[in-house]
Amino acid sequence: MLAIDRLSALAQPGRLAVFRLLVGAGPEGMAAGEIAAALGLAPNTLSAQLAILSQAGLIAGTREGRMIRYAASTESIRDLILYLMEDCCGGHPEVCFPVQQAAARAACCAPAGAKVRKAARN
Amino acid sequence: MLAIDRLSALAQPGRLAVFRLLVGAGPEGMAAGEIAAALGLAPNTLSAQLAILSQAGLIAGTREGRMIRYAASTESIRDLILYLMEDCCGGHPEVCFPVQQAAARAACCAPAGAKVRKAARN
DNA sequence: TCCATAATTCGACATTCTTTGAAATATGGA
DNA sequence: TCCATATTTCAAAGAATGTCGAATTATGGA
Repeated sequence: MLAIDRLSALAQPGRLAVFRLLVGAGPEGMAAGEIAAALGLAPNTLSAQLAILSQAGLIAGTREGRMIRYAASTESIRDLILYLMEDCCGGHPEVCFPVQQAAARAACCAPAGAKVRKAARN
Repeated sequence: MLAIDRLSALAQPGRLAVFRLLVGAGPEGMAAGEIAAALGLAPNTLSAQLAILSQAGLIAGTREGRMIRYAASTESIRDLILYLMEDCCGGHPEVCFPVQQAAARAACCAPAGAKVRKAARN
């Protein structure tokens, strides 16, 4: 099951750290070596974890010269969140309402470059 | 880490099924025996899984006579979703926007009994 | 008190996961 | 071609996880 694969891929400290690092790195992503250096992981250990995250669809890697650059898939995490909300929490306003508010907050929906000037009309 | 505990608690088919069943059962929850019967699990196997879900704070059990009734914690799943959105996806509108929309949809925020007549003002 | 029901705890076993060292593959440059 | 860099693959060891039978605790009723 896809949800199980994604949940278990994230349910490990090292992989969760990798994923969060990549989300923070944005669409450009990071090379495997950079990730390893940033998190203090052995290259082969990291490689195994990158493979698991990739297979779960949470990240994707593309070769660039002699390095492979990995980037987080925003679609996959969005789908996972939607799964948790719809399939697991359908019909429970006390779950959805705070989530909706958080999603609407600037902290979440207005990245550094975005225009937040007037409470973002669109 | 709490997020890791919750993710790994849900990252197992049996436990995910238990959790979804309990979410569907609502605040009244279900007795351990009912859950075992509904999912076809051995009572001792289920007990181990209930313990893991409980320790992660995803469910809570209260004794009623000779049975123990378990109910899902809507707060815990809400917090997990918020964690995935804020800590993992901060500043990515393409993640938050669809989530916000889903949260706003009646399918999610208007349970059977709720009044959906006029787009629920409060 | 004695028994039946509901659920948990314990111990063992098989399976899966994680990490690590060593070797292999892929790429770019001299 | 030869070498250095970047990353992966392989095989093995150790840790963690999931399941099952048997025994145990807790509760209510005869």
